Amino acid sequence: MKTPKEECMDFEERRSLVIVKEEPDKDPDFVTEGKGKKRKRKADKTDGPSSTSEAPLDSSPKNENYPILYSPSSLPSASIHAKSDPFVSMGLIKAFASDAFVPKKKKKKSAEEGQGNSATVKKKKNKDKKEKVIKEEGECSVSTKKKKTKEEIQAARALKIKKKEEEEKQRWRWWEEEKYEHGIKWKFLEHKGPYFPPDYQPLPDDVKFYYNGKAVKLSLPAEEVALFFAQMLDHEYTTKEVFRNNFFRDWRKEMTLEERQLIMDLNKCDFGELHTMHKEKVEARKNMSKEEKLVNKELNQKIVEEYGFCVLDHHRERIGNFKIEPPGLFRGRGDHPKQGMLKKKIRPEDVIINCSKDSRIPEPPAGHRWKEVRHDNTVTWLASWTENVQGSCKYVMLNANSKLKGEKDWEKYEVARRLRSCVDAIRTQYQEDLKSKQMGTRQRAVALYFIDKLALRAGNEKEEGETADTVGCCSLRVEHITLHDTLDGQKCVVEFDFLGKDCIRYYNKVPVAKRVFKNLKLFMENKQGGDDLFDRLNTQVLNKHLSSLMPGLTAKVFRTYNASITLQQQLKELSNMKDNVVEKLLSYNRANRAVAILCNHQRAPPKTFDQSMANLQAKIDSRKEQLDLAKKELKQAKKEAKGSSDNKLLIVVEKKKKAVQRCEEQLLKMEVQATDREENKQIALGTSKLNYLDPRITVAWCKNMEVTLDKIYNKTLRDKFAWAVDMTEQDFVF
DNA sequence: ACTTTCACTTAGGATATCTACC
DNA sequence: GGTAGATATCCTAAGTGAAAGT
Repeated sequence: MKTPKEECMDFEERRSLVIVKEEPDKDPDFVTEGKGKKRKRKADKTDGPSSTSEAPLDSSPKNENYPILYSPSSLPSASIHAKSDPFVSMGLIKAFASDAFVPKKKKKKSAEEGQGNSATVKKKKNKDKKEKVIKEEGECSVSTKKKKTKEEIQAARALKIKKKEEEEKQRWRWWEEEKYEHGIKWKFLEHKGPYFPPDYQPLPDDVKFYYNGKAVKLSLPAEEVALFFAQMLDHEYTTKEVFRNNFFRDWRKEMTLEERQLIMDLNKCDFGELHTMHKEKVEARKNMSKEEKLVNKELNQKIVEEYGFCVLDHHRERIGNFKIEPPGLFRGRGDHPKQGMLKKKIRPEDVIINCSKDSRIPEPPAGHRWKEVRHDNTVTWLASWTENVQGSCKYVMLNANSKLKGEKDWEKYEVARRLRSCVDAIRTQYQEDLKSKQMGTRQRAVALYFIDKLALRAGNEKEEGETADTVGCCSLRVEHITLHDTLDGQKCVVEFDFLGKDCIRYYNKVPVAKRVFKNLKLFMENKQGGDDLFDRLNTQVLNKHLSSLMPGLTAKVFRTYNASITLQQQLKELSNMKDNVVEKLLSYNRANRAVAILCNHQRAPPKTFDQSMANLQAKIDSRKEQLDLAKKELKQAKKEAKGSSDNKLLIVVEKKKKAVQRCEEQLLKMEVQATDREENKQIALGTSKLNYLDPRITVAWCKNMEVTLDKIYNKTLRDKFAWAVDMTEQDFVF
């Protein structure tokens, strides 16, 4: 196998060896008008550079690696939304994500095995599983419960195993079945329709709203909306001008004529009593007795039981979001122009039901009817409605552990794996395209370079004024990047600073290939900050090109591919069979973290972070003292036992030895935990685990490292990835 | 060719629940 | 048994990308 460095050289060589072919002088891109006009505020488009020849560009730096990773020690440490607080600069570490692994061709059991013998295979598998379960149980019960009697432990264990078995039996092993013809999602679908939230309960008489100091009894609709606002008073939202204005405008629409004439100024409104009432309610909920909580839980269970499942092709499947979204105030992220607007109550008359013709059609709530009942088996949703704030459609769909979602997920990773086999050629091509005479092609090449190297999102156009101002790759504007010929000793550095999805800030300084750098300069010539960086490119153009390179290839596949290949590569690099479980898990988390950073998955640092970190440190310190003490005691005991053959003394020595060992283990565990937590302060690992990392990599790693899967995947994740858990062998390679 | 619509994935924060510890 | 902190689940907003409409 090649070393990473050799890999890198290969890539460089491949690129420099490519013969530069001059394109014919025709350039259709220069003739046609630029891209669509959704973004209106853009200044007049400057024409791209003329097709006069460019000085040849030097070859790029030798350490051109894909994708870029950060070392754990140089994590960003500033607030994630705020623009004012720049991140500390991030150090780069080398990573080689291209061809470090050679895939072994492995046939899918499911497809090849006939129905007949798959039964025997299944049996064997179940037996294997049973043994594994017993092993796991044995391991964890030793460390946790000690007080219970042996019988109790046994009984609990047996029950758990039985439950697992039961579940396993119930599981629909859809991945062993034949797929439907293209476009058909199901043949039979039956459900009870969505669950509607309870109606609004009017305020008690002693809770009053005041306007200008005077108590005002509001009409029911106005009161309900007032309460939405009152409930949020502790939230920052309610101080924002846009939020307040939007709320007030929509609230007034719900008022009666008299109310509207009276209530003219939000600042004169006093929601204090409503707010207090709400807080008391929350408090009361928290302080409910165990019994009350149990009753509540059972009530919820009942709702889930009734509305939370559907029948899809003979199998009972969990629905993901069977509850209609309750009315409230719209909470957009970041500077959303529509924040605070009233999200209206959804009535059955707004809801479209989708199910089988020959199923029991869901009953609308008494006195109501559905907007429509249709029977479309080319889609996966069970119900839908149009939401009033953005005018977009909302869907009721299945849970992630369902066949419909699972199959799609599996497919997603298979597409990403296919990219693996042609990514080299694609990279070679876009490196070549950087020199193209056509402006559009060059822009496409640079965008692709960013998408591949930095895992940027595609960046569809958005309608201006409808959403917060966020961008992705294709929608980057000149103001979002700064070019540095040299920065901190590095050449051709691009400084990115923009708000991406969910208004999460992307801030990064990246050395790029010289050709890329030169092109960027060119793209920015004669443009204002607000102009599109890629004025001849959009996601449709880009994806059309990508799909011509490989069927199914789109911009987002690169994110999946680079995330998964990075995990695999980092796991290989970081984990060590000789480590103990705790250390292995730290390695996994670090690999996971490298991906999260690559994909810019951030989170707000937990509010209690500093405190809990200090607490942990205190615990570590006290444990250290304990260890010292234990060591001293051991020494003493040894001294006493020396020369003596008194059994008692020897036993004491053994005991003390054990104590020291235990102390050391606990200390290590805590120290590892502290490291892990510190590195994770504002990184969210969950998103990549859930959406970007091929679960088979993790399953195989667990098998190789002899780590039980539940250390990494919780129950939900194990269910979601049941297909991968079932089919993945130790030697799986992404 | 451009715009709009539709269906579906991806995302972070809020809330509920669990667990380890006193 | 009460509590803080960790973890899981819920919630729904905000993306992607293909197809349909014009």
